[in-house]
Amino acid sequence: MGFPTNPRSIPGSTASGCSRFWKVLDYDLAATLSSGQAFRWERFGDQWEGVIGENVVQLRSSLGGIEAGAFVSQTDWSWLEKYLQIYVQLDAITDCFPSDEPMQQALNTCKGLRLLRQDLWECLASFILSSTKQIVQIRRIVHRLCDRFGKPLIGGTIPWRSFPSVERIAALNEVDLRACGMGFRAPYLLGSARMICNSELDLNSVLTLDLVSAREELMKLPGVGRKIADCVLLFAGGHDRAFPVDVWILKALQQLYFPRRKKTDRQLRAFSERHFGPHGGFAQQYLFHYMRVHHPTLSKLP
DNA sequence: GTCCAGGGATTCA
DNA sequence: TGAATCCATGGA
Repeated sequence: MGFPTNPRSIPGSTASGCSRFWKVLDYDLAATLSSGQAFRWERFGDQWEGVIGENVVQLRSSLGGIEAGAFVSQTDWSWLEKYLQIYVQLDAITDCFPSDEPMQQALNTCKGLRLLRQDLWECLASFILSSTKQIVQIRRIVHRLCDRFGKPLIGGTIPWRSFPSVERIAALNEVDLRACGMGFRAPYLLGSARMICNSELDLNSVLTLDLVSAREELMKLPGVGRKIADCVLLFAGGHDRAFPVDVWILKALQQLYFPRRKKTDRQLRAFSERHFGPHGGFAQQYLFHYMRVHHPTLSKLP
């Protein structure tokens, strides 16, 4: 298999620890890693490099599957299998999508798009930083945050650092955080980190709650409203029904489903809850990615 | 220089 | 309940 020694790998950057191959037929790595659900993946040629926990990971799509390389020897790859959700039967999920024209169009043009299962704190913190920011800007802020306050990691094409722990962030001050360029989001991130560290909210127990209770709990954190809570529950909590409604999705729903009749945001939210079914979050990600990639200008219309 | 970005909190009617 | 406004920052 030879991912670590493959000549197509970037010279001097190949994972020297170990590698692994999974046979997966319908997994679009590029779409999944670049679709705005995670913010730290970098593309180098035909491979992707990023950090999961404290492991620097290289990923590549190869014939009929995914190759992974790590710089630290691994005996158990379950952490990566979980992150990538490799064993999820994608067709069983997309078969549940509504059969309407816009949904099928999004499905057909984004085949293999998956949902990741991210670390809860990293996902929460990243999306607190996401409000009224373009994805490229969110990536930059997260990068600076890790660069300044994360722990240095072994391996990689660039000097990777871990995502700073909730304790590390809670121990900082607003000036430290604003220096990362996050502006008015700094007190939100700091306040949320401190609430969690002070046990005013048990982040891990949120994962044991049903969707409505978990959402309600997360929204107690400063800077976390319905949209960010739903992103966290979808991308880190495994709540497939969570349907984050942002400006892109509002425009997508209005233009794709109700092109002739103006709907209020409230009406569109209600529609999203009843129309997309038990895996609505998956459907949402398909619509989001479809709009971003295939209709980047359409989304800017009033 | 202007507009806008994977929003949330606050205010006011 | 809902509309308006403010919040920093930087890319397009």
